[in-house]
Amino acid sequence: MPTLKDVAQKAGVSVATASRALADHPRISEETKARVRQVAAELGYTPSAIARSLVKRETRTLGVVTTTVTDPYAAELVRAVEDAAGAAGYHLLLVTSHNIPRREVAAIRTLQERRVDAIIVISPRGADLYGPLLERLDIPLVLVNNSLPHPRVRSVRADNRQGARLAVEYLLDLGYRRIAYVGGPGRGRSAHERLQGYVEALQAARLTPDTALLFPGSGKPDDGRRAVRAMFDLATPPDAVLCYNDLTAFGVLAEAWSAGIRVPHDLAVVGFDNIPFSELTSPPLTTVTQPTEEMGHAAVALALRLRRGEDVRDMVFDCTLVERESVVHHV
Amino acid sequence: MPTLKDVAQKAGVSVATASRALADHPRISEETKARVRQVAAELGYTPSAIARSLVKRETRTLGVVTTTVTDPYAAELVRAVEDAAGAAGYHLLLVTSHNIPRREVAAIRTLQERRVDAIIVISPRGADLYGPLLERLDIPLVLVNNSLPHPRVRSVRADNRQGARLAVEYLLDLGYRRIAYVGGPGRGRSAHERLQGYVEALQAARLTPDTALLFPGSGKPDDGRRAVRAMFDLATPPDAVLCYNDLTAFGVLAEAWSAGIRVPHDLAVVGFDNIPFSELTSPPLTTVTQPTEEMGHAAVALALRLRRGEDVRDMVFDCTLVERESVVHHV
DNA sequence: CTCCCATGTGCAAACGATTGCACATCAACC
DNA sequence: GGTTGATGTGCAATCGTTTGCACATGGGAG
Repeated sequence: MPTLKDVAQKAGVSVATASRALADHPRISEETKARVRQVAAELGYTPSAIARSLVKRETRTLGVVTTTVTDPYAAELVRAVEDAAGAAGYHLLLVTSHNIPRREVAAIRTLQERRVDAIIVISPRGADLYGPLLERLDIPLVLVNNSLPHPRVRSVRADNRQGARLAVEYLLDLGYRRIAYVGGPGRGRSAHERLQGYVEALQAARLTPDTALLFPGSGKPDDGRRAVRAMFDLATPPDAVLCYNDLTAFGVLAEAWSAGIRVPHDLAVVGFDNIPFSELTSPPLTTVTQPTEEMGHAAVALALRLRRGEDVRDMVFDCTLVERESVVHHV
Repeated sequence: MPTLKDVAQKAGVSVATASRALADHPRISEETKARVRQVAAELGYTPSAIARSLVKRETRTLGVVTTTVTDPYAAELVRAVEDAAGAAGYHLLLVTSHNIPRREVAAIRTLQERRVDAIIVISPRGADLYGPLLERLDIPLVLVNNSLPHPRVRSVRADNRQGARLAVEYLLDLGYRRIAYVGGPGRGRSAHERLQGYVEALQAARLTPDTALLFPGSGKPDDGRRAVRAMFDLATPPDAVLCYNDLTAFGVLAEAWSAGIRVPHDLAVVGFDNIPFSELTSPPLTTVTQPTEEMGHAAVALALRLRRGEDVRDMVFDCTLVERESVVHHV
């Protein structure tokens, strides 16, 4: 593979000049620039980003650690991050943690070795293990959907509590009274907050949350399936259910379908995240939307600013509700 | 950030010795190793993968270019690739092309600059533009779902024709006779092959394909929606439809649901790819499965072997059919 | 005719590792 | 007592760039 040295030699200039010529340095004559470029093209010269990174002390790479790209919500965030990063001339080094805290920490360590310019962690699960890591971390870290008090760590998140409250208030407004909730992964911060929002909304309406209507989950479709079976074993089943996320809601929909439970007539279903498929279910899913696009962009912006040494603050985004047909509109 | 030099100094040895100590070189005494490791830990030393790459001339990084991680099929492949790469000690530099041939080529060029050890392109759309690129490419290239005759290029793909034939034969066996087809993106190789399989299967059954039952598409849900509307404007609508992919099938399902067309009673639907959601639709989708897991692993294996200079051959994987409830089983 | 400044170019030192080779030490052997 | 071999360590080159500084040239101003 030809190096800058080869180009310089063939063009009859020094490496320094060749380097500057290709970088369009103002102090290099146009003739020289043209000649160097010409030779570079002839030789099929491809500059080595590795060597450049070494001297410039920047890789123009963002490290992204995510649970798995197979999760549509995470995928959506990764896409938004990639977009914003690309627009700023950065590329992505992607590592997946499979939701294992230990691997999450290992991922950050690896990214640090690779000298990425900043690290973005999507839906961190192992944030409580970051302690020893942070002492020696001189790379800016941005957490999406979690936060951590540390000078070099910033976060971007959706207001989960507000989102859940929004959904429950909506159901209450429509006249639903027995509203169940299928929860998310215990460790996750978002699971906690959504549950909190659910409880708050009920209490605000002077209803006491019924623990029999709280179903455990981990954010997977099967949780929804199990919950439906359990619900309809109850003496008085719920008339509506809020799900930790859309995936869970899909499970609810699937199980309801095979059990002959009609949605929304027998059971109204509300999801969370508004992933692309939620408008394709039968019936289309009413769900809480997070502004993933903006969150991804914000994460990159924070990361880049942090790296430039600018002082930035955490960001919180509001959720909105998208009404579709898994809830009866008219009371 | 501390360098090896700092470690060496503090441990009272040369950089060379420090390097070897950390690499567990046999000719370094145990005491020295212990001391160096100790100092490295105290200093919070993190080796620079950049510097190492420069001298070792390998980055232990695989470049992956994909259309978008938002597409569940692509995501599944990326996951499989990440898995296999991780197991071999490699990381992923991910670039998305958004299905734009020009960006695909640009992506490869970037990855080349970054000196990744091999490049894997998932569902290439711009392979016909690779010509000038390949002349100067000294990085092994593996194409997933496409192929290209070139000494340094190998491919991994599913047998799309066989898959489509399988689906159509299945429907024919069950007694379906008017089988429609909603196509995929024109440029894509897989779209062509699946259509071919569809036609072949019909001809093998002595049926002449009816062009009125061929609907155009691009692999998106909306194509399915449009196709359903068009189908039921026909004098005699089809009794079954094979879709280019599951996404398209979801569109079919969604539109059928809102138009009051019952699946599978009024219309049997078969998808392609078996993405995770296809078992969650109402009814669950009968679809053709590609062995994405193995394909991803194979892609990495080929890439790594190619890089080692070994001689390897293209790989083709058979598709299988997974029967669910979007088709009536009994005749 | 100097002096100065603008304009181009080159030298050489980084950046942070790895590694071939040489060298020093010491015990064992003939 | 010299030779040999094993054992540990260091020197210095190398990977492929970028960039501060010095230097050469030439034209215009004083």
